[in-house]
Amino acid sequence: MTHVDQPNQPRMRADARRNRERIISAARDVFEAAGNDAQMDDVAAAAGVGVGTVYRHFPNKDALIGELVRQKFEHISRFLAEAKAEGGDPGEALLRSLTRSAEQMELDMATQHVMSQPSPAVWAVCAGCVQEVQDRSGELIAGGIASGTLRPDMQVSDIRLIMGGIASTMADPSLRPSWRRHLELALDSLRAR
Amino acid sequence: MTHVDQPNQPRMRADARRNRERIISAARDVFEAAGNDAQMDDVAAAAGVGVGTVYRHFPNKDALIGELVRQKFEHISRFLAEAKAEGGDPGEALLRSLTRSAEQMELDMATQHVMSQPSPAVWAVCAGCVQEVQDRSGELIAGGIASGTLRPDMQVSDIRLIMGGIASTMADPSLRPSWRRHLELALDSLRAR
DNA sequence: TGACAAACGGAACTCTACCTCCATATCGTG
DNA sequence: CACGATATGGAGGTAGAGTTCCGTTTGTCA
Repeated sequence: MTHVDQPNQPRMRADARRNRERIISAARDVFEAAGNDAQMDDVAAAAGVGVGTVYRHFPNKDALIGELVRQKFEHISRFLAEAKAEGGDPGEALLRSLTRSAEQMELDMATQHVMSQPSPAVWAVCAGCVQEVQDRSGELIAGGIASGTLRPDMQVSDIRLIMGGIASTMADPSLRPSWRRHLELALDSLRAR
Repeated sequence: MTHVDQPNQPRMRADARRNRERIISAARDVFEAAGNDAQMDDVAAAAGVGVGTVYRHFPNKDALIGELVRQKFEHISRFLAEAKAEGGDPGEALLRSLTRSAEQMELDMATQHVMSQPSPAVWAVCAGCVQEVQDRSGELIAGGIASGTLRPDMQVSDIRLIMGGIASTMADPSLRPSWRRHLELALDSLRAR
């Protein structure tokens, strides 16, 4: 019943694949502008397809939102991997990747809006990616504590608190311009004293 | 047209005043349980009144939410005043009042849910209280910087960032138990190094 | 190119939640 | 106590948003 283009699964028709991408891209635009209560009809219109087509690719609104969130976690996971590959102190690498994740958030506000009130159905779509992010950051944290860059009591779960906070700042139009300041404060709180 | 019990305004009937309090109290319960999409009918039921009565006291949903938010800012403002009155270092007083505000948030999660997606109409109800909070905290910040307790570049606007972050942690059921940890991190980021 | 399956479009259905309306009940005062 | 003003209750109007359905179009493969 899933419409995702998986290996060892009948390949989607060319137009279907094209439309799927258009819908995801349109969803980003529309959710960015209207937040969580953007409408499926608007997504369809922005993608230049009918509503029926949107529902052919995503069984319901949560599934569409879930796909956006999933791609976001893929990004974060990649930033962690890149920062680590660049070498240097693991703690600094972690803080660098958090900065990049925040910069990515700014470009993809759609997902932030959507994540500020996530439904269980949304999380279900991307449990795997979340786990990967946690594993990768755990490794960097351990290294950063050992080298004295990060506060000795730092935990993996701190990241979610911090980044959730940044997200909430970005989600509020009046606070959004201050997000770098918020990040500065947050990163300072993770550094060893 | 307002139904608030103001001085120099015809006094509300006794039953009306009683119901108004019941409605506000019920709204807190219902919004706490169901978040932003709690329904007016549920509020009415919880208050033991008809929907019509709710609408007699608050012209629409935003007005009801606005009243909750307004009362929340009154609390915060009082915490600031109390912390200051207790004396000691102004910076410590500020951090103490932030802790109390967070503790108050936990008791009144309704407002947090509601503030995570505030509509302009809601903010309009309580512009005055916000200003008062800003003035009072500005004073404590200046003192705390002077005494070397707070980071030298701290600004009034930092508080909104920090507390918004804590609120977003509390609003997410899976993160909520960690709110004290988040507060600890946040307060550390405000202290001078 | 012809035929079949896959994909599409969008009108219409349905469900939900805010809000209105007005007949009835209650309060407060002379 | 009686009477006018105020307040109440809750059924139903209304509007908006998610989803379905099916006749039509388009891609793919032999």
